[in-house]
Formats: sequence, structure tokens, C-alpha cells
Amino acid sequence: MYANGITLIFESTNVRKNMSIKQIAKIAGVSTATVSRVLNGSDKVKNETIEQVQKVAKKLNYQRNNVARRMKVKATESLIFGLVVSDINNPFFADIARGVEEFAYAKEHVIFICNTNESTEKEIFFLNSMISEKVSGVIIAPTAGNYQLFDKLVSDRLPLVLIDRLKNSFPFDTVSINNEKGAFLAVQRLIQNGHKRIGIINGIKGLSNSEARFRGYKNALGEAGLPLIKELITYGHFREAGGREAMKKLLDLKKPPTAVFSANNLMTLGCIKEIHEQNLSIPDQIALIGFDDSTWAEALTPPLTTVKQPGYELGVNAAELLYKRLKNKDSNIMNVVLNPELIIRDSCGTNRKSS
Amino acid sequence: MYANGITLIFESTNVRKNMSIKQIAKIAGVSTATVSRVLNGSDKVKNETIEQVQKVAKKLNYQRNNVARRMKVKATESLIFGLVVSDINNPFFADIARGVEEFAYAKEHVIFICNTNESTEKEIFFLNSMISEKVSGVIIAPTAGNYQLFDKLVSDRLPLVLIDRLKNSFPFDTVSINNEKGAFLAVQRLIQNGHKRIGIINGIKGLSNSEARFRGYKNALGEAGLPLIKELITYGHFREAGGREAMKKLLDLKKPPTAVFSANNLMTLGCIKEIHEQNLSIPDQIALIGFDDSTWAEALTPPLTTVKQPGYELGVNAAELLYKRLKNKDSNIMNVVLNPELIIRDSCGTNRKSS
DNA sequence: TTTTATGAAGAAAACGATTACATTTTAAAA
DNA sequence: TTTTAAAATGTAATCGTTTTCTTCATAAAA
Repeated sequence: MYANGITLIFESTNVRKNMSIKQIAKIAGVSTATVSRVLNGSDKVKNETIEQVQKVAKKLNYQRNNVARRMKVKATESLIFGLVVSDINNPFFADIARGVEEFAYAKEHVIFICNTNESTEKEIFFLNSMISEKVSGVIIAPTAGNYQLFDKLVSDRLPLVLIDRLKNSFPFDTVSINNEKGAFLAVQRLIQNGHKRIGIINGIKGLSNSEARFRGYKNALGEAGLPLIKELITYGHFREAGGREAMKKLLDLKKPPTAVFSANNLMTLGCIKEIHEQNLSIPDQIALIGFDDSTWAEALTPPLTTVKQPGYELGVNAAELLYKRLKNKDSNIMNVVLNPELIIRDSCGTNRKSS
Repeated sequence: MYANGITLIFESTNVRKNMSIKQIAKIAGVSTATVSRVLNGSDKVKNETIEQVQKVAKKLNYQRNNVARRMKVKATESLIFGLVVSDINNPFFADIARGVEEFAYAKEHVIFICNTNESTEKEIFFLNSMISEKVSGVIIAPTAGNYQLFDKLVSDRLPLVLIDRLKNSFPFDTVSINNEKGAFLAVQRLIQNGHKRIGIINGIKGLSNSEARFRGYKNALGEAGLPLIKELITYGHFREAGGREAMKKLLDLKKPPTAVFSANNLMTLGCIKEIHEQNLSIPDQIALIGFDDSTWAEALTPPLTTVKQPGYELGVNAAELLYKRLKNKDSNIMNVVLNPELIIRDSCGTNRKSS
């Protein structure tokens, strides 16, 4: 009797091992089909039965096995979104993740986050894993290149939303920032503040966002009749160390720029460290505007002028787009473009009123 | 004929819909059991057969359906880790996530990241989802309280590794930082630099890390024979706004502190902004040491002295612990404690040599 | 009262893998 | 050559749901 008692307690709590719709059916005296109907709120079950089943389920602390569920249900109803970002340490992507998650949570979806660190190899592994896990769809900031993979994804009909970085030739929904405009605004501001030799530290060649930011830089110079000077165009691969190196290269020039536009927050940090190392003052000796606002931008001395990207909103929008796509497979492809905002602080020079 | 052609193309590319072990078996002229054996590299299959099956699998671009696999396989072999963090926007947790992911990737595991934003409600939802998805185990930085839930997890035998925040009464593996020591070092340093009125901005009451940091603060004061002054003890809930408010409260005191120890990076940022707002100079008018090093700490003026937590290592260790636990269910509980490091920069005063 | 909808519930077939057990083939030993 | 062991493969049950048919019961219509 004592032993029995113990066994009972053990079994009843060990939810992870057993506990299926079958147990509930047996105890409630109905079929598994009915239990399933009750639990999924489908029609045509007598109120009395509903109550009875729910009571048993609650008492047994039943929890649906989603793995089994996904075997039957269409992938579009798996209640899982995948999110593939390229650098989770970048606050911009952390914001995006928060946005996606917020939306997903509201819809009782769960998300799979993977971080490629710009590695195409990882990207392939993660996407394959997601397919293999039958996620409903994926939101992804793709690495550079990798076009065969995306070809395959198209033919596999995996619902996909591209974020931040676009791949024009593919029929995917997208949410991106108007990078060209953001860069334009930044460089235009530097020009307004009297700068004529303006350097750029760009991200990764071949990524749409880098290219758009470069166009914005070029256009702003062009509009002001300033020449595009080759030695002032550098790349920092979206990494802090890269930004620092690029800044060093620019400062080491015979005729260094008087202002620099840095194409993301990590590189900007590298810039600042190099500038401090060389004991130069911002903005007098070197003016600076960075892409991506960050919580710390305001705390710097001087506070950093930045192009603020709405990361959180981007995430929410992407999740919403994916959600809609799943509801309606054949609706038109949507390309959402969000506007960046120039947050003017002190790092770009003194002419703050003229805007 | 034309129509047939189109249909064929459509079907053959739609990998997402069909493509099972059965197709391979049929084409290769073997049973599904044999295919499974080949694909899982189990013994006792003729070389010839292996080659044949592999060839077919490759040609069909077969990809295992992990959902089906998880129905049969023990949860401990599901190749999925769950990771629940409390604030993905905090670089500390982003570092942890990177660490976990790196380890998991090396083992061909995939991770589910969820972000509770300190919400216990979300924590419950996410953990239930993970159980429902049959993850192998979960690495979690728990929110405050929520003890019933963890009771349930223990009896459900969900392999769990607690990180950053401990719950002493539960038999879980843990990886944490020696928070007490970190805080002690920071406050000790402030004392060495001549400070006698030292404020603390602590995190969330009831979390083990906050409490340990408080103990460190208290002990450092005690060791130096300094009194614990109630009005200098504030809380900022680990958020930037909270930190700023707390700092304001401290500065508004009749007799404000000459130095402040802030218990995480976001709150420190809030502090700095408030200090700037009030046009006070660091460290002369108010000295500051923050918990958590960040990439931007060095770029501030003056550079910020911080207690550096090895977030990445913490993540790697947690993943490794979980991995080992799955291999050996009954091995002894492990409690890994990592050491923080005081990174001395300029924000804590001038007495830099005496360490 | 009989017929006919319609509402409730059950039986059983999937979903796609893994695996215990059974069977066949092959090689070694007698 | 027969016996025996081991290797290779196949058969079929199983994991826990969902869902399509059926079937049964009840109420409305004839």
C-alpha cells in the first residue's frame, strides 16, 4: 500500500514521460477524437462533454505534445517562426528579435532564433534545421551571397521574410530600412556643417544595405558638387575591429577627412576608440556620424549623432508579414520600407540650427 | 503532355511537402528500416547497400524530418536546447546566447531562444512551449519568484541549467558569476580611492545576483569600517530608466554620495545620462563603477571602470553542462562559478596605482 | 408514427521516422 | 556437406496527435 502510494505520486507528476490525449480519453470515458475536438475548441461537442474533458485535462495537468501535433498539421500551422540574424550582439538585431518575439508571443507562437555571425555555412545549417523542424516560416537577415540556397528555398516554398538585407531577384516579402536615405541625411548634414572631405566606413560588400548606404553617401556628395574620392572609401565589415582599422587608415592619409560617416554602430565604436587613441577631438578635428542609434550614443562625449533605425518596428512588421503570408499564400509580395531618422547630437559639428 | 510536364516540375521541386524515407526505400529497393540505419550510421549494413542508399538520398536531396524523429527518440536526443534569457537587449545576455549557440552548433544542436523581459507570465509560456516541443533541456536565467513552476519542472524531470540567477533550493546545475566578489572588488576600489559615501544602485530584489552584489557592497564597506547607510541603497530594476531614476534620487539627497556602484550595464547608462544632465563631472564630483563591461564602456569620457562578466564563457559552460547532464542523468549536480574581473579605467577616481 | 436532417461521438487511418523482433543470407566451423 | 553463428535486411509496432469517415442518437418535419 505504501509502495503503491509512492508509485502513484511519482507517475502522476512525471508529466514529461507520458500523459497523452489517450489517458484523458480513458478517464473521461470518451474517444481521443472527442478529446482532441474539445482541446482545439472545434464545434459539435456537447457542453456537458466539453466540461468533463476539460476538467480531466486540467486535473492531469495535460499539456499538448506539439511534436505529435506537427506531424498531422500543415507546416503553416506549426506555431513556430524561425528568426535568423547575422549578429545577435548587435543591438539592432536584438531590437529586431524583441519585435519579432513580441508579435509572435501575442499570437502564441514561439520563435527559434539563430545567429549566423555572417557565416554562410551556419546559415545553411540553420535553415535546413528549420525546414527539418517544420517551422511555419522564417524571418532572415541573409549573409552575403548564398544564392543557390535561396533558390532552393523558393522551390521548397518555405515562407520567408527578408529583413535588413534584400535579395532583389527573389520573390520574398521584405522589411527593410531606407538605407540610402539614412546615409544621405547623415552625409548631407556633414556637408551642411561645412565639411568637404568626408570619409565613409562601409559594411560588407555585396550586401544590399551596405550598397544602399554607399549610394546615399555618393548622392549627398554629388548633390553638393563634391567629388567622390577613392581613398576616403573604406570597409569595416560591420565589426568594431574593422571600423577601428578603417578609421586608422583614414586618419593616416596624407590628407585625412575632416568628417566620417560610419555605416553601423559597432564600427562607429571602433572609430571612436581610434580617435581617442590618437587624442583627436570630436567634432573639431574629426566629425562623426554613425548609422544605428544605440542607448550609449547619447552618453558619449560629445553625444553621437546617428541615423536611427527602427529595429523593434522592423521586427514587428516582419513577423506580421510572415503571419499574413501564412494566412494567404498567394497574396501579393509586400516590400515594407521603414524610414530612418537622423538624431542630431554634437559629434557632427556645430551648425545645429540650420536643419 | 504540356500540363503533365508542368505538374511534374512542380511536384519534384516541392521538397517541403513530401520526400520521406519511404521514397528512398522504394527507389533504392530496400526497406525503410535499412534506410534509417544507413542514414543514422548504425552498424550492420553492407557497404554496397550504404552506398546505394546514400546515393539515392543525395539525389533526392533528402532531409530528415526531425519532427517525426522526435516522436520516437528520447527527448534527451532531440538535438534542441532551449535558452530563456530575461533581456536579449542586454549585451550580457547576447554574449551568453552566442556562447550557448557556439557550443550547440558544434554538437549539431539547434537552439530555441526566448526572451522573458522579466515577465513571469512569459517565462511560464515559454517553458511550457519548450516542454511541448520536447527540447532536450533548457538553460534559463529565471525571473524572480515563480517557485511553483520550478517545482513542477523538477518533478517533470526537465533537464535544466540555471544561469546568472540561482534558486538555491532546487537541484539544478548552475553557472553563475561570483557576483559578491565582483561587487566587493568594485566597492573596495572606490574606498581605496578615498570614497566614504558610496551609493549602490541594485537590480531586482529577490534575484540571487542582486542579493550577492549587495553582499559584496556591504562586505567591502564593513571591511573598511564604513557604515551601511540606508538612503544610499537604491534599486533600478536592471533597466536604464530605473538606473537613471535611482541616480537622480541619490544626487538629490541632502548629502549625496561621492561614488556610486551600479549593478548592471543598462542602469549604469542611465546613471551616466543623469550625471551629464546635471553637468557633474566624473569622477571628480561623482565617481562611478558599473557591473558588466560593454564594448562602449571604453569609449566613454572618461572611460568607465567596470566589473567584467565572462558572458560568452558562461554560455559555453552552461551548454556544456546541459550536454553532460543529458549524457548522464544521474551524475552529481554541478555548480560552476566564474570569476568577474575589475577593469579599471578612469571613472572611479585617480588612485590607479595602488592596486 | 415514420422519415429525415442534424448534432455528437467513435473507429481508424494517417503523419514519418525508429527499433524490437523475425527472417533470410552468408560465412565459418564441424 | 551439414550445422551453426553472425551479418544483413525486412516486418510491423509505435510515438501522440488530427481528421475523415462512419455510426448512433436526437429532434424536427412529414
